[in-house]
Amino acid sequence: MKQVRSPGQRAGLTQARVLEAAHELVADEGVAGLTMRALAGRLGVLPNALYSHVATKNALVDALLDDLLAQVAEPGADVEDPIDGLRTMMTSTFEVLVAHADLVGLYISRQGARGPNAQRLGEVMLRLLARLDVTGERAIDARRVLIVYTIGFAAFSPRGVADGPPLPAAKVAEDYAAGLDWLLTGIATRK
Amino acid sequence: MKQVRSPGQRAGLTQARVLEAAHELVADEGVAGLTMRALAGRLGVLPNALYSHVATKNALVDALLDDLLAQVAEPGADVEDPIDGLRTMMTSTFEVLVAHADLVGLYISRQGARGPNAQRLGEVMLRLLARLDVTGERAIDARRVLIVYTIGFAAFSPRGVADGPPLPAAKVAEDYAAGLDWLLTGIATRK
DNA sequence: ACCTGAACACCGTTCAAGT
DNA sequence: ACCTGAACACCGTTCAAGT
Repeated sequence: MKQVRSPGQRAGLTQARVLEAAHELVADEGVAGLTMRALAGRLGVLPNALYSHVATKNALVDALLDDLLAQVAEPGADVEDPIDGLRTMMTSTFEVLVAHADLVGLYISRQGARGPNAQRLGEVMLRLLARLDVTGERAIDARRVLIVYTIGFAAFSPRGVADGPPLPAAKVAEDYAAGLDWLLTGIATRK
Repeated sequence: MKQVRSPGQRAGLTQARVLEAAHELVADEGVAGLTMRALAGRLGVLPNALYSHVATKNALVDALLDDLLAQVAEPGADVEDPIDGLRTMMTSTFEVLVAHADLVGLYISRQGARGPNAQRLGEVMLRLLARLDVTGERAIDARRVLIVYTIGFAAFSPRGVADGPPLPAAKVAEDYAAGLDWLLTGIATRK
């Protein structure tokens, strides 16, 4: 890959530009198209130049996933019903993730790390759970159930888990909502 | 990779032997160690020889996953409480999958296909759901929720989704059981 | 500090040829 | 039909060197 810049001129890469190009690459070519070499090509740079800005490809995937979570709608602190707050938040998370389901699958397969956005959302969840009198270890457990359920559904959404033709997106969202209600009811009533 | 067989002597590979060696390889080296080349080496054969017995590596992973599901304990047809039957079955599925969590992650990341064992278990689930008067499309939906929940939890189990040190396995199983109860209660009461 | 040049140590898969 | 030999078209990552 020859570069078109005149010699000595810097590419001027930055971590933000690398992440931005990576998002575009995944959008254009799918997660299978996300290779360090393709990403470098898109940035007009040799593959190894990326390692001045990201530690590894895995770290890059973690960062991409956490970036997505910045789009999740948080309920306002003044929401009346904490169950509604949790439902809103988890549904928003599901919608954001389901739009990038292949990336989520890659993330799961690596037992992805948790970034700053994930951490922030996790704290909002704990506050809402506390208002349901679910605290301490029980709150941690309930949160884990909600997160695993949401991420799992998003990862599976493109083809579903049953036989037959691909599922319509609306159907998947409906099923997700039904299961979410069951979980929230169970959590709230400490069954 | 030189072969030790005398020339002209066949390796005598079969699909079953390839799958068996693949299971051993994953057990010994983890899912990252599952490469066509390593698998061939273990069988005393060149990498491309495998393609006489498996179509692609993805097909091999699908077959490995479905093999695992052969170990799932089905409730007897005479089980009194269908909820107990579902709980037993899903918990057994969870336990089998959690013992091979990395393989499950790989499966999810590829939107894995469904094999014969998965299909058989799915039919047992529908029969149990029917005894709860959950039939038709509602049954398909409930089943999908249960399966996604179970597989998702198994895939995430090694490190968990919250911060801090790795979770003890007993803790994960406990959380899984709690969420499963919420889901089953919700399904049975058609909330 | 940031990037190039070159290489290392791998991958999955295909194809022609032998038996 | 099953396997070898050889290759194709890739990967992620490292290291030394230039600026």
